[in-house]
Amino acid sequence: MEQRLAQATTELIQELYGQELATAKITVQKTRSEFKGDFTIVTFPIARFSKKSPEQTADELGAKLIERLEELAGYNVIKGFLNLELSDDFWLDFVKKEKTNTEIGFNKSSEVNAPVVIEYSSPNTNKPLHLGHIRNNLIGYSISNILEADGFNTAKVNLVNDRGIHICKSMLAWQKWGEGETPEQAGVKGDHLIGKYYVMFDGAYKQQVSEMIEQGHSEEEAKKNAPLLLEAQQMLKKWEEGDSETVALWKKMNDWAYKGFDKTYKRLGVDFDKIYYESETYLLGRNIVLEGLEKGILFKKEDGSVWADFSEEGLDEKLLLRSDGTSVYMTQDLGTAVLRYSDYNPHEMIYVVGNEQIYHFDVLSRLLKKLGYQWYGKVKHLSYGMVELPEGKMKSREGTVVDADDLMEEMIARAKETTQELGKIEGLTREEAEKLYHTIGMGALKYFILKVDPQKTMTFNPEESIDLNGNTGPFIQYTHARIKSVMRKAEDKGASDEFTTIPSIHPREKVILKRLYDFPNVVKQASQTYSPALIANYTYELVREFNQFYQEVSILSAETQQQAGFRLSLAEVSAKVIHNAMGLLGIDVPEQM
RNA sequence: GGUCCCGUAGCUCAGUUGGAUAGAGCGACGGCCUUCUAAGCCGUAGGUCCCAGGUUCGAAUCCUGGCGGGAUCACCA
Repeated sequence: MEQRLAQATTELIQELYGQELATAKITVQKTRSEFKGDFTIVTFPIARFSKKSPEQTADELGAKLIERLEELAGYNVIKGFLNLELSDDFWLDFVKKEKTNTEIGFNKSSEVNAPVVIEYSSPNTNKPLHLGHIRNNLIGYSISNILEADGFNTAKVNLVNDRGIHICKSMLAWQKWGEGETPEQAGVKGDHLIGKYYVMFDGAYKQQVSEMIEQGHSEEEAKKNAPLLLEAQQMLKKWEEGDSETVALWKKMNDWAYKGFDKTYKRLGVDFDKIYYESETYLLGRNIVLEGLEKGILFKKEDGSVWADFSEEGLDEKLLLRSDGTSVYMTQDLGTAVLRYSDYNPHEMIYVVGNEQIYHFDVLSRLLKKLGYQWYGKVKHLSYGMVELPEGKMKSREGTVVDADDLMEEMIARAKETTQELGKIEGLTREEAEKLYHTIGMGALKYFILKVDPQKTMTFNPEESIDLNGNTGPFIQYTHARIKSVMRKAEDKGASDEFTTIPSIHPREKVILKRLYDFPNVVKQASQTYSPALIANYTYELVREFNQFYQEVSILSAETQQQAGFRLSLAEVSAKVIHNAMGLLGIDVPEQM
């Protein structure tokens, strides 16, 4: 409709004033709620062409537009703002049409066939997932949904960081002090057990360092030459050489981690189409580097380390292979990128990775370019901000890291507590009740995180996140449940949702209609800006407006059957939009709560 | 120091390609359950949109310069 209005206005300007004005230049916006109307055309810029005052221009355009577009029922002008009112029939038709459309808001026609490959999660196998990973996973999963809803094909991929010095640290600590402990024995998830040994390594290493400093070594030297670190480095070398004992230990411990991760992912409700392992891609990266070295694109230093030189582009030199021949992060990311490109021939490759790695991805794309990969521009780093606590940053050293599993558990427990307090589990089986606690707890967590613009650093306040009132996931879920309840009651009463026409549309209804009408635009915009937050905030506005309507206007006891039918239909469409929108965020909405 | 990101109510956040009197939630205070679920609704209080210039009919939004906070520039990932 906005398009039609802009189009018609352009034509009118041409006819009335003989001026060519690009349709895109015309601003058609939603009319602010305090004024009468549905869409508003701002006529200040047009006044220059009409050589009349903005008010006069608006008047002229308004009069003509009404003649021309049958959807328009009236207009008013305030200052330079031309407020256009759509006919009630337009809105009634809209409801009739969307009532049967389960895919409301989703664009199924795809202009692009090549998939958008989206990487997220990217865990290290040396420790369990924490709050930062949760944000990452939720953003990645949601953006994949949103892109699908916008007509793209997507492939969700995970890149597991399953090799490297940090993994060796956990392995070494377990080998030294673990006494064969297994997750089963310890009664903890495998990823948590491994994390325990990683922390253990870190503690012992720090102690060695401080002892060495006491013995007169410099700090730098101590950090570099602490026996434990040297042992870990030795282990990495052995691993890269394929030493069978080291590899066996590595496999065993990584398996523990994977089993733990799977549980976490399942609970979080995220999944992947394909999982890449760095242990399987780093050699490819190394070969590419060696090839680049042969071609003279890269260079070797005296100590045998291999580098890329970006000094001409204003950046630094970047290490690609250590002097002992082992790979670094960039090496494996290079290999993974090349492999992934050949696997998918993608439209785009999106990496959901924290904003601390902006430089890394800048270098990765420059490196790809330097090495002759023409598709380097398809690599997109979708960087998101860190999650902080009210006290400040999470620090593993100080034990302030919020563990993903613990957090989910707490949220669900809180949902259970509140639900029971409010006595909302009447008529539910035990199983259904448990499912509901999960739905609400996870809804609260996911919404709390996704409503914030991904780009921004966010504060995670446990107190607030657990809140179930106000701008929260459970508030949205509650509204959905309310609508469903009304629909069930309607069915019991035998009330029909059929209608042909009604005398007039209530202002509270109009607000909702306009909001619902906007949903496809919001999905489109969320897709273009990779922002689940737009969907979250949109949904909140919708349910707030619905609750105002619900409070003020009776659906089932409407004055006439026609009116009841219309209101019921309006509620149904609202429920569908809430359902679909929350689905894009990976949040379930219950039938009852 | 270079590059990048951020700065809106006491706190957490919205604010479309520049548009009308800058909005929510939480917290505070006061109302509303014989009527579709009170996890709700209504009202009150709360603002130098970090500062200063500039562009424009019009700036929280764009430009320049400051100030404040963060990230990054590793033989860490």
